[in-house]
Amino acid sequence: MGRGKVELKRIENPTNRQVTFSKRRSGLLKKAFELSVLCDAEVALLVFSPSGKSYQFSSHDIHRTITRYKTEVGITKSVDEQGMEVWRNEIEDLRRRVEAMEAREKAFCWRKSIRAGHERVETIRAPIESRGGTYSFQEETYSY
Amino acid sequence: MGRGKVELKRIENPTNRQVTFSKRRSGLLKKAFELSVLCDAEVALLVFSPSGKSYQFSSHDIHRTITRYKTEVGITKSVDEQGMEVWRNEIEDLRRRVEAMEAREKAFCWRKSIRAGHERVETIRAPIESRGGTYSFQEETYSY
DNA sequence: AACTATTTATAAGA
DNA sequence: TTCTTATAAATAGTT
Repeated sequence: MGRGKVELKRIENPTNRQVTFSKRRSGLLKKAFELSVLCDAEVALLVFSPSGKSYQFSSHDIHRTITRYKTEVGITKSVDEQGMEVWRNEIEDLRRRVEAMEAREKAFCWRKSIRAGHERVETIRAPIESRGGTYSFQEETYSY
Repeated sequence: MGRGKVELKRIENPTNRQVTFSKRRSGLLKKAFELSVLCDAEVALLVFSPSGKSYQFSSHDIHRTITRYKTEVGITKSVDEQGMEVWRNEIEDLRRRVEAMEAREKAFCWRKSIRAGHERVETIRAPIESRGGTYSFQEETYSY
């Protein structure tokens, strides 16, 4: 559209390239906007110039649109998703540790706080189905 | 561009809207492509139709472009990022609690497996700086 | 940054 | 839906 037909290849002249970038960028943003309005579509557009400046349009919250894209389209894992996986693993690890501790506690806990080594150990709960017993430690005896 | 000028508002006729969406979507994708080639720009375009179908163009790896956008532009935190932060805090909290519990256990554990209630509890490790003691339960005595 | 000749996109119709 | 075509819109090269 213009006085000459353009070949689809990088414009070598830096001035022309810059001018064309400016014109076409605004045209593209305008058309993205029009599409979203006329057709009730969700559109997100990100543009970076070769010099690094960024321009964007989004009809909705851009992060939401990106998330939607990642959810519905993203097969390849993004950096974000990889990060999520690291977290997921961390959660699973914590879960395992907690479960192991709970199992230990369930099997053996007592009513009174005791001093063990240099640390105060708090009572968690009475043993389940306890049939009673005694426990002595550092001159003190505990029953359960 | 066509036989009539169009108003910039949602096309109410569903058929017309669908047809226009189809035409303008492909036009937009084409122009995004042309911009990237002619001007050596990095472009990412996400489009969702009202019916939920998604279309996209990206001149580079789309996740990279999104990440670049988030890094260079994203100042405001999205709902996602806020949610992530809540998670991170929760994980850190859990980690602290687990570590505290493990520290308590470390101060008091014993050498031999015991049977408590109906469950076998495994020995974890010998207590550090144990000064010794005895523990009796169900006719058995354990030392630590 | 404007202008304008042309190309391109597309609205409405077939 | 796809093709056609008149017209609107975008824009390449110019000033």
